[in-house]
Amino acid sequence: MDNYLKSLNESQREAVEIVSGSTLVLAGAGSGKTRVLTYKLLHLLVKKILKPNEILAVTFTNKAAAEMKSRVSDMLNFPIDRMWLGTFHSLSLKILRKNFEKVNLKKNFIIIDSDDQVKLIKKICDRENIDIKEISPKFFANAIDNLKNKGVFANELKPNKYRNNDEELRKVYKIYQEELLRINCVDFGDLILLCIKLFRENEDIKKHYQGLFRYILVDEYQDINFIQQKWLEYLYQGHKNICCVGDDDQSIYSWRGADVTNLLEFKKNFHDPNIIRLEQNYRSTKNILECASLLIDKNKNRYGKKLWSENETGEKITINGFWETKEEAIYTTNQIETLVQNKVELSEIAILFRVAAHTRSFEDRLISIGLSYKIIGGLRFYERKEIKDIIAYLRLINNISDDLAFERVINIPKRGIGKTTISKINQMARINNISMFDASRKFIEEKKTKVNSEISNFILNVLNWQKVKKNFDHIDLTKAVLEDSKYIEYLETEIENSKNPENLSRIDNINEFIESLKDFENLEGFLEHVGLVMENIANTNANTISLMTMHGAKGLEFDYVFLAGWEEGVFPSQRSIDELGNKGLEEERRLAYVALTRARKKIQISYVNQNRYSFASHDYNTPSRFISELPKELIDLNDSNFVQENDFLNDFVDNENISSDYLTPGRKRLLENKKTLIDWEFNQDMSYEKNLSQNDIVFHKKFGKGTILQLDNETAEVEFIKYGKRKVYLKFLNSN
DNA sequence: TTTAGAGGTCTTTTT
DNA sequence: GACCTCTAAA
Repeated sequence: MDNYLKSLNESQREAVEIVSGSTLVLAGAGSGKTRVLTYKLLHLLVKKILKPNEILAVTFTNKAAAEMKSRVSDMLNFPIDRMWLGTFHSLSLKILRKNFEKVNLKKNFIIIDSDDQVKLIKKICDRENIDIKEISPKFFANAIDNLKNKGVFANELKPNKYRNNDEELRKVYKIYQEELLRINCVDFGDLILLCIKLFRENEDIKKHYQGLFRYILVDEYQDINFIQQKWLEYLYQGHKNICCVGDDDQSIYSWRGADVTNLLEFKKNFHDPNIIRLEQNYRSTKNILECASLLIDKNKNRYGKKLWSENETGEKITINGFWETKEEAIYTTNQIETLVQNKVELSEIAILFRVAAHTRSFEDRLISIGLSYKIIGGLRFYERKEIKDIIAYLRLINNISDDLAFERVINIPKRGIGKTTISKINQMARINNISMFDASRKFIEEKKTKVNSEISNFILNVLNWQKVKKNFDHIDLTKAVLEDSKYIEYLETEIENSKNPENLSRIDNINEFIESLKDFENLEGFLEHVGLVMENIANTNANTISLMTMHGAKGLEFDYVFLAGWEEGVFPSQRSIDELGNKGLEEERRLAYVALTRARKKIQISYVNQNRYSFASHDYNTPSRFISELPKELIDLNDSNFVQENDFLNDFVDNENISSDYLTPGRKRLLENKKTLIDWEFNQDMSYEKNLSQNDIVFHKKFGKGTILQLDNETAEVEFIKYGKRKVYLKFLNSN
């Protein structure tokens, strides 16, 4: 057990063994940061320096917290449930749950997500006659979030004539907070802000927590914002022991209020710190490290450090330029297949994107060749419409004054209760200062109509479910809700009426949802989890390729990393540069640094410069400037013309014989259905000379899905695939 | 009064 | 492509 210290290098060990005072560990990418953190926790516990509940350990994501917890308890061989380990938000929630009445909340308050935030703000705008076309609800939501990150309470917001829409903002912020209290909800920002309020106004509570936490450990310190820093400072004042770990070069969340100056000015905030640098990289090849270091060196605003490695030199970074989005996906996934043939584990392969939406073409492709993948981030499970619907039912049952939940489900499935009725109920609630649920009970007393009897039914159902909740567990309750509300039947007809294949998984999602309920003791526990955990619940450790944003990849590592979409405007993001100028560009560059340093063995970068398909339009971009910032001698660059001339799209189709035993079932299917490309020299009048079958590919002038093509005696719906110099490919979707 | 369908607008990154 | 709002039909 004591061997753990021996497996550390000198500076790592130093970081682990300092157990009092304040410490800042500047940990370069791949320098064993996680190791230091877990060993430090282990050290504190094994040496019996502290009891688990005397340690406060803050991580950036729930996932990181869970991982750290399981690592430490595995090494210790017993669970460490009593340690305060979690994100700022989850730890704050834990504190608020104990002291809810001090901040005017009721016991079962709930956290709303950004969706509900916007909905609530929209309602406020409607009522206050603020034109949402002029000032979007999102603007207010963002502004309020930013204010909360800066620690500004609604009643403290001073007029500022230089701020956009200042008057409206002050009004909306104030009403928004009142509304949240009324429906017994908090938003993400409130979690931390209300803790600050709690500490500020209650000396005894502050003293209690200050006394409790003898040691504070903070991960990803470079991404901490103002209010989180204040939160830490409050708790630090007790025993004045803190250890923060971070890397200024990996600060990529400034848009969320993260402020590197916290890290740069560590000395100001925490007394007499030790500063330890971890500069030996254990992760990447020398080449990768060199590329990443040279790139980040272009940034002016940084501590600066020299990462070094004893690893092998490794391969060059390969960079491929493409004509078109689909090519990028096809080429990349072909590369992955080759890796798989060479027995690389799928879990060692990742494709990273700047924009979550760009995963789509890769997904399509991975599905068709049958390689399993997972999307980390993206559309989160709990954000799916059907899941949110059910959760809204459960929320309403749990907290009858949750108007947002009420409004969401009152007419889903459709009960003929429309906008007008709802706004009447809303008005009634406001006049009488009651919840919309209670208002609707009052509302139906007035007269008997068809709509009213539907409302009455709904009310009876909810009341009945509340009884069910008392006598049965949350799983039975959910099943009862699904059945009584006829939600499943509603879903089925919805699915039937829609052509979107994604809908097919909706019923599965519901089943998965019910399955996931089993992880929780009761409804309250579940709802708390939903509010806090924004990550995908499925996708555990299965051996699959990982697709995610570069932000999402922070803290992870893979042998093989593919970086897609390195185009000006996409990456670095145009918007980021427009909004924040050079500061924005530097943050994008840090993001590139994070992305590059995820890889252990090999990096392949790709860009699409002629035809990036996004938002249903085709964009023309130049390759990312970051590509030109990489050292020429360490990269292999094939620009889009090269790839174009070598037309691997044809190559791929013709080139089936090479496939080995590693042919996946999906790829087999693909080969069976393969389309024949026709080398089509089209005429001026766009006529064609061949009899076409569904497997043929033909030409038509108008591109895009849904194009109807008249062929001899038949019509066909076709999809644009590729427009080359001489050839145009279309795929048959259906014909009759 | 509700609903379906048309037409317009918006898209970075996440606790 | 998804979501929202508006409009016309039921």
